Amino acid sequence: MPELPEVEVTRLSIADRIAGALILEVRQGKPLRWPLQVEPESLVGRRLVAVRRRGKYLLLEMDQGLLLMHLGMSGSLSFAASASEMGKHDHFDLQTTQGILRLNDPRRFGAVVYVRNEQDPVAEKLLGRLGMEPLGSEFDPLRFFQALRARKTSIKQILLAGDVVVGVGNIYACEALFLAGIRPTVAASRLSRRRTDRLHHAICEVLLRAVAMGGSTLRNFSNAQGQDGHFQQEAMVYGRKGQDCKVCETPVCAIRQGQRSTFFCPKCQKP
DNA sequence: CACGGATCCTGATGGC
DNA sequence: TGCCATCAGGATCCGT
Repeated sequence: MPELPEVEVTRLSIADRIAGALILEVRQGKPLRWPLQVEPESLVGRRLVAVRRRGKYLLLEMDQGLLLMHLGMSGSLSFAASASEMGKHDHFDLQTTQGILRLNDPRRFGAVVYVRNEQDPVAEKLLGRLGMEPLGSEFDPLRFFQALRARKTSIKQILLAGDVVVGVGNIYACEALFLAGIRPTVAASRLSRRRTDRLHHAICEVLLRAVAMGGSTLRNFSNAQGQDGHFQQEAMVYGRKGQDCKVCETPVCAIRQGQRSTFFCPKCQKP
């Protein structure tokens, strides 16, 4: 469920309760994608300070050290009712003075990793190759154009790779390319400055709008308060194979790129 | 070194 | 109802 907007919505929904919470106990379920890198008990007694976001990672700042959390494909974070048992797909619990912060992740592609700081080699390995923050000031049209100019892979796969710009997953890549009128299969290096400008704008637009709408609901994304997002109803092409394009009424096409589904309108999106 | 493909894991869905 | 194949919002690793 989580692309940048869902992660950001999650961050916003836990930020208040995180601040100042004292860790009382740490419980783990089944193994996640990467090991925690520290004995869970050693986190007891630390205080959570704030939660930031880098790409699709949440960075839980403690008075000492940092927890990097990733929601993978199916993860969600929420505050659980006190004294509630861990369920089948609950794999990480942080019991605090402000409640139980709980990671639920059926597919277990997510992770919780402890690092001392962002210069820690493990943090460097996970965060070091990440590209520009699409909602940050470093993501400007010229740098975007220059980064794409060097890449011969299809623009859709470049967006997903996250080393040029982070946070754009499969849904928003499809949607942004639709808004920009760009065929997902076009080689990134072949896009004109004018077209990369349009794409830059589309990415900002689609991500900001999704955050404002509370994220996507594909199966059922909900934030830590249990409120659903509504973006999915707004999708122009994602998940709409064979249905009429909302702009020109041409049937939406679906193809595979790098084992991921890509949806596009063959008329609105030019090669 | 840039790319495509396989891979991790579980659940939902659709065809027969 | 069961069984099987396919698909799912991510990202790394490995071989070419």
